[in-house]
Amino acid sequence: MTTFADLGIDQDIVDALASKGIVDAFPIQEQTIPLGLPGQDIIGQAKTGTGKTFGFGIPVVQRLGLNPEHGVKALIVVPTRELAVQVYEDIDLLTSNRSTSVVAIYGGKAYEGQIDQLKAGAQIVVGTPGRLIDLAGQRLLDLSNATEVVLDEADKMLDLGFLADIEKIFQKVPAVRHTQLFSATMPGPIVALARRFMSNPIHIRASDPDEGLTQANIKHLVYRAHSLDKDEIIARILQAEGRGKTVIFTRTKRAAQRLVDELGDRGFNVGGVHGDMGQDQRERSMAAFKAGKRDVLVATDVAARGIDVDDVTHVINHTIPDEDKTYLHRAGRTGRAGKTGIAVTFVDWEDLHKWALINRALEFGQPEPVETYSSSPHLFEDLDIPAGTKGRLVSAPKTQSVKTERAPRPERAADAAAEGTDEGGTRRRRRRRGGSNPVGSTFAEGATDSASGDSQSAPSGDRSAEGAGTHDGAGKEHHDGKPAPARRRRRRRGGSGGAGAAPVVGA
DNA sequence: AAAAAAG
Repeated sequence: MTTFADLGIDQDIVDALASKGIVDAFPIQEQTIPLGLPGQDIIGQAKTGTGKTFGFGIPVVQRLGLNPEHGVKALIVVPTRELAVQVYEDIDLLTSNRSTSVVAIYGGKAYEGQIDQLKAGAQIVVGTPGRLIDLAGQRLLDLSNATEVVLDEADKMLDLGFLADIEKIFQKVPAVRHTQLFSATMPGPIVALARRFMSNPIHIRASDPDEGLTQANIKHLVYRAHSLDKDEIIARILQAEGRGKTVIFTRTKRAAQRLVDELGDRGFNVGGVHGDMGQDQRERSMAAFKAGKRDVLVATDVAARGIDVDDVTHVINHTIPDEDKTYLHRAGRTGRAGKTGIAVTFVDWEDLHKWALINRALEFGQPEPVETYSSSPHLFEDLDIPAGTKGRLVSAPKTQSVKTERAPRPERAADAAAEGTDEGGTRRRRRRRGGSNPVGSTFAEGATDSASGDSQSAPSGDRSAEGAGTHDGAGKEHHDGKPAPARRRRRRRGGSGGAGAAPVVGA
């Protein structure tokens, strides 16, 4: 396997990566880095969780040189604030052995710190469009020397919601520059549009086009569900054997908050991320999830793209997304860096056409979602939900049993104490009954850590551990603090049942 | 139509 050292990368960067155990290069990195280093414009496309960030980040850092002059030389634009934080951390790692400094510029935060870092001469800016334009308009951010430009999640950045901002930003950077666009999804029309901002770009696809876009190591399970049942079913899934971290996606901010409260009431170690939360809360919640202090994250599509968390074993689509691209990005929060994952999707009756669309676009070839549990014990087989509770609509797991199973209690108690709030269910319960949801105030995250603490989970890391395509399935311990399941039953029984009953697609 | 992104 190709290592980073083989790719013409400066030794200090190779060392920085090695310090996190990152040695082997993924295919997208192998293909784009040698082109990016000499300044070739690139449209880089590779599946979720296969290392795109370093694919563009390493050339950016290296091309600035060991001791770049003060002032912004590189701009990386991303669609969400949390992704800005994450990419900032990745780039910061790459620069750890050189004088280059990086700053994250995004909304919801005080201006002061960001402006200070710009004034101190930061050379690489990672940011979201709104705040970037804001600061540029105030002459606090000078992009006129930013000869390195990257759009991460490029198809999203060129979407209608962002395109006007992106055009503004491109007007502020030099006409002669090195431009890189990366995403797992790059529809033809977007590629055509993208060329307007690039010169003679080469389109790199890191995988066989015939292979489709979905990750082979993600198993897709699709069920028709009645909305009233979903809380129960999700509660059951959260008790599946071998479950590590789990991300649950909802369609709306309100639905996300409701589910955070509901699952919290049921005793799960859950946090949320959505746009109605305060930015500090969002970041604490993400950090707690990344660090393993929480093992369930309920999110809107703000977390659908790019977010890289180790050991996410399950993604649950509480509501099926409208677009195939969104489905693919959501599911891609699991099965990263060669690991396996499960994506469970609930399809409401009126949303069956959406599943048909996604099914077709992603070439799943799945006939029809199976009805959940009234008729389908398959749900429980496929998800390894412990025997004895199978097929029965059980009430919520009691707080006690879940707590002993999951995160060590002392830690939680300590967190709550440190925060000086009553983290317990009382506030949530009251609020839920009351119907109104003053969101943002319901979480009590670990008080100690901030977003950029040591919660950094070796971005795209782990790759050294396993060869491409190997499945770590039953052999691996996914949990922090959770006792290894004594009984590990067959993962998969007799394939997938009978005609049409198989909710399985993919690997 | 929702979510995201400036405040």
